Amino acid sequence: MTPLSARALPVANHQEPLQRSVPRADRVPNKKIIRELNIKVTTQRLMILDVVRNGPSHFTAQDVFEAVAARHPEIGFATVYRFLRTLSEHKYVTEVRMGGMPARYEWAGKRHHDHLTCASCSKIVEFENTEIERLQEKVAKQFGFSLTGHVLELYGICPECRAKENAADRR
Amino acid sequence: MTPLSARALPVANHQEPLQRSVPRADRVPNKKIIRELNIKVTTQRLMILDVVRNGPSHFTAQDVFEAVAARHPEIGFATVYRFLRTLSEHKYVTEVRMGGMPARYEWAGKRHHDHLTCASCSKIVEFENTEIERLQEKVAKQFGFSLTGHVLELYGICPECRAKENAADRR
DNA sequence: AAGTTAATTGCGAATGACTTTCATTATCAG
DNA sequence: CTGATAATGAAAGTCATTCGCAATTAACTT
Repeated sequence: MTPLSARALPVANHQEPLQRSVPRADRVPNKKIIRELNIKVTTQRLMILDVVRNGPSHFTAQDVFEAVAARHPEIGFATVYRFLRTLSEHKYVTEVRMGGMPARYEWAGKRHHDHLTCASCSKIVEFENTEIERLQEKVAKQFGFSLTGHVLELYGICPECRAKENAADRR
Repeated sequence: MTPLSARALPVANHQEPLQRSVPRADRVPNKKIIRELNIKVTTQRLMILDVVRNGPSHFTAQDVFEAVAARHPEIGFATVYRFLRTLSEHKYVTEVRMGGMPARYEWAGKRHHDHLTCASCSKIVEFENTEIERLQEKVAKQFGFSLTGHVLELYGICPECRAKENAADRR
């Protein structure tokens, strides 16, 4: 269906540009990252990490499995899920689940951001709004909570889809 | 595990009180609501709707199933899921899915709000912040999207759990 | 009130996304 | 290099939710 819409990810460029000046984290070799987790460096982990870091963002476990399987057909689902979970637990990747759909992940070596998703074509736009972040902290504090995280996903219809809908209606 | 923490739902009472002055929608008989959906009024739908409207908020399909089954043991899961989906599609209930956990629903006859969840004990606090809502609209507009919905879930540690943690650490 | 019929139900099987189990294999500390 | 131990892959297991379908029932129609 949705052909990994994340591939053509529009770059958020308003308000507070998401320009990332070659995050240093992306210089660190895969091997080192795995070692830091105090787990064994295996071929499959290296391959998975390569896909995770250098492939398209907002990928599913299935995406990773397929990408790795292309070069290393013996890979198993379990291995992908297990390692993604480890990476997620250690904040190397961010896991986002919405609707009943499979979880999507993204390498966390990038600046924090939230998502604006087109409900029609599933295109994802990343954005950051420090004002919203600030207000979230404020709300948590009001209730005596210490904020540990949040999920903010906006849904809407992108300009392109709106245009298409209008065209269809006119017909 | 989490014993339906939603039952003892703390009432949001800061900033913009969530006081709901007997929403008129809650006067409407179940039968009428079902009729408005242009579907048949069946015993099971009436019972489900009763639980949904008068039971605790933030319930799961399982919760509804059990509540209905207590008086009407022949009820089937499919019936509950089917009707909850219908209600959700028609905005009578709001469906929230997070983590890998079962979906939670709530009667939408109340004022819009978001959630602040304790990552430790799963307690849920409802809050509303019009400033955040306004900023969301602004972000969508920036990217040319027309906003149709959003999910904002804050996670943190509630005062009680923080106290417990501190006590445990000191031990 | 009885008949008609299309919507609805409940059951069990099916699905889909993970997760677990476990026998086999590979890593790496010494 | 080698053994102790962690990691892998294949398959079976979970779990929430959905589907298929025969039996039932609500809501006309007469």
